[in-house]
Amino acid sequence: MKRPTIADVARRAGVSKGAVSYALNGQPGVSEATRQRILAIATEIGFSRSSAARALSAATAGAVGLALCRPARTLGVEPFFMALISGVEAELSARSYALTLQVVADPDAEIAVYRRWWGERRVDGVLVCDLRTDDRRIPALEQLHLPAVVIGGPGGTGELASLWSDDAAALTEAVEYLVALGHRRIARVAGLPDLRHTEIRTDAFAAISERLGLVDAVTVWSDYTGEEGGRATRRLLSSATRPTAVIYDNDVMAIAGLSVAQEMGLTVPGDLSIVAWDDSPLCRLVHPPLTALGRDIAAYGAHAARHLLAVVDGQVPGRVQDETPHLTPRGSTAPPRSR
Amino acid sequence: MKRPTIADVARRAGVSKGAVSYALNGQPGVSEATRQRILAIATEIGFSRSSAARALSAATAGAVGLALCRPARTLGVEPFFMALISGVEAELSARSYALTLQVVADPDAEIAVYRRWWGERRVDGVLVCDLRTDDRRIPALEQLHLPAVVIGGPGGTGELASLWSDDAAALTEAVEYLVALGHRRIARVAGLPDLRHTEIRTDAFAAISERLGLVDAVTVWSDYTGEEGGRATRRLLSSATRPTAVIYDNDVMAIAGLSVAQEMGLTVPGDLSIVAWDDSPLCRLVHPPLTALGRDIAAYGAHAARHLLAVVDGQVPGRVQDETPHLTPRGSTAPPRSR
DNA sequence: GATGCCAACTGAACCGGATAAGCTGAGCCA
DNA sequence: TGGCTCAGCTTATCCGGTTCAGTTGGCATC
Repeated sequence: MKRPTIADVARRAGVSKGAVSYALNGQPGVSEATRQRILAIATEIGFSRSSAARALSAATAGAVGLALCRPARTLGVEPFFMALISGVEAELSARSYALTLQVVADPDAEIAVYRRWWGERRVDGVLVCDLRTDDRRIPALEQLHLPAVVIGGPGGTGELASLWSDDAAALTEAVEYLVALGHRRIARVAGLPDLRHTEIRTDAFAAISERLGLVDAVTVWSDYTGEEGGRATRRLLSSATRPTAVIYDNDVMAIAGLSVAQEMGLTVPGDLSIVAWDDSPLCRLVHPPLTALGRDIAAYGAHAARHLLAVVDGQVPGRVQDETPHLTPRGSTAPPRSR
Repeated sequence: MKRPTIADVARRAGVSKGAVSYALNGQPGVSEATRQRILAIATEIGFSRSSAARALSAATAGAVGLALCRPARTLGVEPFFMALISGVEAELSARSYALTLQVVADPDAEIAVYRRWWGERRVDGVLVCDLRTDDRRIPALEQLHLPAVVIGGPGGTGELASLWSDDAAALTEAVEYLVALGHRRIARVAGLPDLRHTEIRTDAFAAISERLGLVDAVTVWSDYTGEEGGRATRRLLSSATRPTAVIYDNDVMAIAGLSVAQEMGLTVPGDLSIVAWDDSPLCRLVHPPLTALGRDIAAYGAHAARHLLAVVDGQVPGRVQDETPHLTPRGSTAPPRSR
């Protein structure tokens, strides 16, 4: 079961290896008739170019890397990453790039992976998720000169190319919507505090609360897990100044929050309105379906992949803005019941 | 920013490329003192071997492939794949293998991907998910002689190595548990009917129902999405012989079913008991938390990866059985309320 | 009919490792 | 002292592509 090489194609076609290479790459140097003949033979004997040999001489790996750094228990549950990956994938496979995935324990391990990937020439570039405040990965990547696109920001991405969405605007929209419904006591259950986008949302929440004079606006910290989200909700709903609306930083915590509210005998949206971040099918799964701040995550991933391939091609890196998440009102939000 | 090659290490160490190669690979041919010196220099200048060059001469890619073939809308939501991937990943990275991922539209596209991967020598082997009845991928893989481990079965895996779990036993356990609680009218909301494990569960459900004389046992078909799962539940609960317990083929459909039941004014578990397949954090997110048939999916993935690497190493492929899913009773199951 | 030119190809070097085969000098023994 | 062995290295070749510098032949041009 010997896999055919370019030499086999050349022999069958009665030409040199070089000619076959030109034909396959659409380069000038062979006549159209010869090109067609070579392509036909290549197809016939089931030839594909060895990615290794190609990588070796063309100095390109034909792959991009994605390292996921979240504790395994949150990784699985959130639909976010799977959606992102399928978007990235769609764009990459259309351009015949492979996606190399690695799950890492912490940012240092992630940096080590980048260093190894780059040293091994295993990837042509990487996508960086979960931007943190003062992210050690940024200077490390800059130092390596490894082409990269940071998914996150704005801010904190150094000289690297990045793709960001305006979470601040989205959060502001959600708060304004709740206030328009009549809510004054709005709480927020935030994700991991050292993530950059958590910080951005926190700042935006503080700003809009102050602007609208929401004195009871409060942010509590969580970690994206349903468990912690539920706990945070229980704490909020037990306080003296119980909020009438809660905004959650992801869908999983929002669903956990919904359960806790129902368990405590509160009706949603009568006693409590809920807004989830990261609209996903999960939000439509529960009853009432959750009002959510969402966007097309697969498209976001595809956009990031496209941007990365441009950077890999040596184009000027830039900070590109993606679609701003928008609010989809569903059954979990309503005017607060007057008490 | 030239990345160092083996020649750079050789020059610095004052030896030949060959000596460096022997030293790096732990092969005899250099003295221990020289080996240490070479390794120190390699570390110092941040050298790692080009995976491409290695692949080219060693005829090994150092990567395994995983093609995911599910409509994008179900892929993202189920925690199953993310958990599987992180398990696979953990095992692979411990052995310095990379994971190459591709999302495909249908089995034929998947076969094409396998063919390309193998032709390009991009992977040393593949993991095959979602085994179907009369799966076209099996003969295709056999014909390619591409090392593979099928995650699924038993049965229908041809001569390929496989890893399976005893879903029939697990389903039987769940039904027996419900019957022990006093249920007689048990329904099942199944996943995609052409998946092999759906078939296995359906057969097992029919067998145990007959053995226990459950005349109203019924299976309805769905597609793993919350939407369809909800629809199926609505249909079941509206029928004249309304079931008192429903077993769902995945967690997402079970959660959707729970919402539908609550929306229809039924209490869970009072009026309806619910059992989910694929225990995941989602099951503990909702209220009441769902009784579930689960197993350690990450461990399953790790096991599959280990098995695949053995196959890649030329060991005799085999059919290996993984842990049988076990029932974790939670709040969603109880004796049926007598009516 | 010599000249030039260009399209269409060939041959060989090269990418960065792995590895088989060859070489060298030290140590040992008769 | 010559011959043998063997550890410890070097040298050369190979893997399968890409690419650059030639080479060839056909045709237009003067």
